[in-house]
Amino acid sequence: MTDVKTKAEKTRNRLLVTASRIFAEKGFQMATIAEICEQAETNIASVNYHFRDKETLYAEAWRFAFNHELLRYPPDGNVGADASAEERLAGRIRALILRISDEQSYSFAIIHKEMAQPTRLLSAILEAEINPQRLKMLALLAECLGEKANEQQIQFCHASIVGQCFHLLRLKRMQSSDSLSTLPKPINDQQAFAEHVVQFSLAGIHALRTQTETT
Amino acid sequence: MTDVKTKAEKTRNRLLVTASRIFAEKGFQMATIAEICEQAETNIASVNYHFRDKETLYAEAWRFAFNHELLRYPPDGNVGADASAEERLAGRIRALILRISDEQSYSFAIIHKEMAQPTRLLSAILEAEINPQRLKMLALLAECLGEKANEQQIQFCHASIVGQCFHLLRLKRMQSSDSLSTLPKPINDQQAFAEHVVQFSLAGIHALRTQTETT
Amino acid sequence: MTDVKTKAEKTRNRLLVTASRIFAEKGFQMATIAEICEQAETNIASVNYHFRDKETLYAEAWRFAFNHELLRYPPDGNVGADASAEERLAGRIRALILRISDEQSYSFAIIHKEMAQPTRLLSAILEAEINPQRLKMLALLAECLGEKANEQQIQFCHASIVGQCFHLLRLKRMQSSDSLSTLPKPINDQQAFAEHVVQFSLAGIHALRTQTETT
Amino acid sequence: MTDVKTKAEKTRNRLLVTASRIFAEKGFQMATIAEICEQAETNIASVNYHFRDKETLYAEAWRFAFNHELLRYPPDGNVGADASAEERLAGRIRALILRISDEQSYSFAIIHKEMAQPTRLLSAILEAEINPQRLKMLALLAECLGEKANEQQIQFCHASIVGQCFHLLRLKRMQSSDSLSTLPKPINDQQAFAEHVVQFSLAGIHALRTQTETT
DNA sequence: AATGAATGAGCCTTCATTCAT
DNA sequence: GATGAATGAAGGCTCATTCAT
Repeated sequence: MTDVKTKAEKTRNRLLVTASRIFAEKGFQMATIAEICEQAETNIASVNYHFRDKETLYAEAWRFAFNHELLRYPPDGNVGADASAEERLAGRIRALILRISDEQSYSFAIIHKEMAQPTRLLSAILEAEINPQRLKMLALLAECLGEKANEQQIQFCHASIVGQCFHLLRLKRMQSSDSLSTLPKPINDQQAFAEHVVQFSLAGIHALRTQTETT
Repeated sequence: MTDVKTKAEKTRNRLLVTASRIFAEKGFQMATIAEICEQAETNIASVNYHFRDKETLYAEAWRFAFNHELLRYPPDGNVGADASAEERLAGRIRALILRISDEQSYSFAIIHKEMAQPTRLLSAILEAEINPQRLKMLALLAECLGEKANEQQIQFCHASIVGQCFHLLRLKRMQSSDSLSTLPKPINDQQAFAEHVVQFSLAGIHALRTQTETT
Repeated sequence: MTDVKTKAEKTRNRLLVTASRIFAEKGFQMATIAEICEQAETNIASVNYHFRDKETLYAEAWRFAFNHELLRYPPDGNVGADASAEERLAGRIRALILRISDEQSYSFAIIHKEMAQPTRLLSAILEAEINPQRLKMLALLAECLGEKANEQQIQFCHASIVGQCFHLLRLKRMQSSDSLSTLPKPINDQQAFAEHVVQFSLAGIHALRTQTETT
Repeated sequence: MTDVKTKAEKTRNRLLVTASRIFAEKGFQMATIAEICEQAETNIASVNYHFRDKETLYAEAWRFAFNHELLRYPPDGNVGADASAEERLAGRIRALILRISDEQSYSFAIIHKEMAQPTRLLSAILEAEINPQRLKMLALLAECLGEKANEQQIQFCHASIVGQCFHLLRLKRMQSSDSLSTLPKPINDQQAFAEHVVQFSLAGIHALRTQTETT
């Protein structure tokens, strides 16, 4: 019953799957409707028929990919609310890194491109979907940093953590292009990197908390 | 007297200045030579005459911007070789962040775009110019982490530091677009952020060193 | 009923017909796709849609013209295999001249231009289509020249015959341009010229055969 | 004294030499002023300075090459006026073929291209320079064919002879391009081909004369 | 409903020619 | 006189979108 789909719905779905992959690989500008339709095995007019235009397909494809990935990688890293703030923070960091490092996690590859070159097509969607997670992490950081921490410190720590996680996308991309001998070695062990970021960040947070409280 | 430039050099220079700015704003694909020439107050065919094609202009404009910025922000942050490893590392971090946060530092904006969407036009140049700095920072990190640190730890720490610095570009860009109320507050105090990254990172490094040496 | 063609095929056909004519008149370089599309009563992008690019259109247009002409002028001149070698050779010469002198025989006009200025676009096609006819004429010449004829004599005779035939293209073109009074008079009677070439060439072949056999 | 040339005259001469070669190789359209000036080791404005425009350079370069070649290959083939008509005709054929087959005989390569694709730039010049030679050959043919020959026969024989000679240009060009195995073998022995054309043509002429006189 | 065909705007590039020393 | 720089027109190609079944 759940799989009863009309031919049109199947086509629409193939377009979403293909589009999210190609947009992640090439970005909004470089991806062409022709290529997407070809790989989705439908005709070139399908995009306009099912999604009105390229921009709408872009937005829908991102949301499609994002929601699918959300099921595989719960943002809290399956750490219960009863765990300590640091453990819950670590859970979120691990979940974020694993999701980003997933080869088929197209939504973050698209976010990465958007942040380098916003198209104003995803800004609203991005905020609506991403901001809640950001607020949760800020709350955790506030807890970890202690009551004396000010707003700027929290923001800065958030930037430090997210910055480390997103850097993985850059490395992933650089090692996929013709990696010359002197390029940074690929990070193959995603788990190890996740633990590193957790340890590195918690140490930073501790240092800030100590400094703040003793001042 | 020092500014004695031929007419051709002036035109060529105007093109380089304008191109680096527009490429930084829009990326290689979206930037049109028509727009660049218009803002450089010359005609479209100038690009072909002075640089042969758009790609060559792109490469030259990046190098032009990069070298200019190198003068304003020495990579070592003006910290002498006699300073401690941590001080020299801190100097490099500060220099990197200040350079990145400079509104007119176009080379890093272009790098940011390249990393999100490589065009294969800068790969060789990027490596040639960026890799030396990377190697120096790796050496400093090896020193800070102690003899017992392994290669992976050094690479991970480097990723953590560079990731934090580059995140500034994302924030800079996001706040320049129509910032909705709930978006992360802009980081106005670049100096403060630089100090944060220094402190945060040194704490992470210390924690890793302690852990490594006591294991 | 036999002419049931889709709308697309009609457009494609109009492009082929128009292109072969214009390429014959102006050559590959001078012909513009704008002009071709205008005369074919379609828009410029049609060439890209139906043929990908100008070069492919060129190749396809030549083949289109060549095959059409092949139906009108069978290479053997409708001389049966039971006729004597000289009669079959004469048949081929007549067929070649009539085909060349046909005002709407665009394929040979294009060949003529290609031979004066090869574009490397038709080299493969030309050889594939033209060479078989050449081999057949060489075989006939070998027969006419007798067993004692050597390879060089056969090649030379072939050059003599083909050279005469192709000269018609030059004359045709020269008389179509503003023919000044002193220019060679146009050859209006194609039939007569065909008979002349037959007679002239057979006499040459006989002379060579006699000389060879009496030496 | 004769070699006293100003710098300007030398440049002008280099342009003529280079232009005739490049025009012969690439034709009027494909040859670019930039390439000619580069190989002539002068600046790109030279052509307009010395020759007003590309077309004038074309005409002058052809005349320059033609006159130079005229000295090396006298049209009568150094056969005196006291020789028989057939000997004088043979002399002209031999001279024509040797001149055409000279690798550095650019004027005929240009004529070849012009005949395939007239540019209306050389028509006047061509006629003025070529027509006299044509008239002389027609006179010789009239003599060889006898008094009973009509105008058409003379014209046809002229076409047969010239057609054979010019075919050499086609063969020369085809063997210079990537000659595939099945292409006609290059004619290396120019002398032998000249003798062939002489013999072949005289046989044709004799046959026509005999036929005419016995009819 | 769904698709192959058609379309027009925009871009990069080339190149002969002209300008201004 | 002679040259490097500049210019404008034109061509081929790409691509999202729309048309017409």
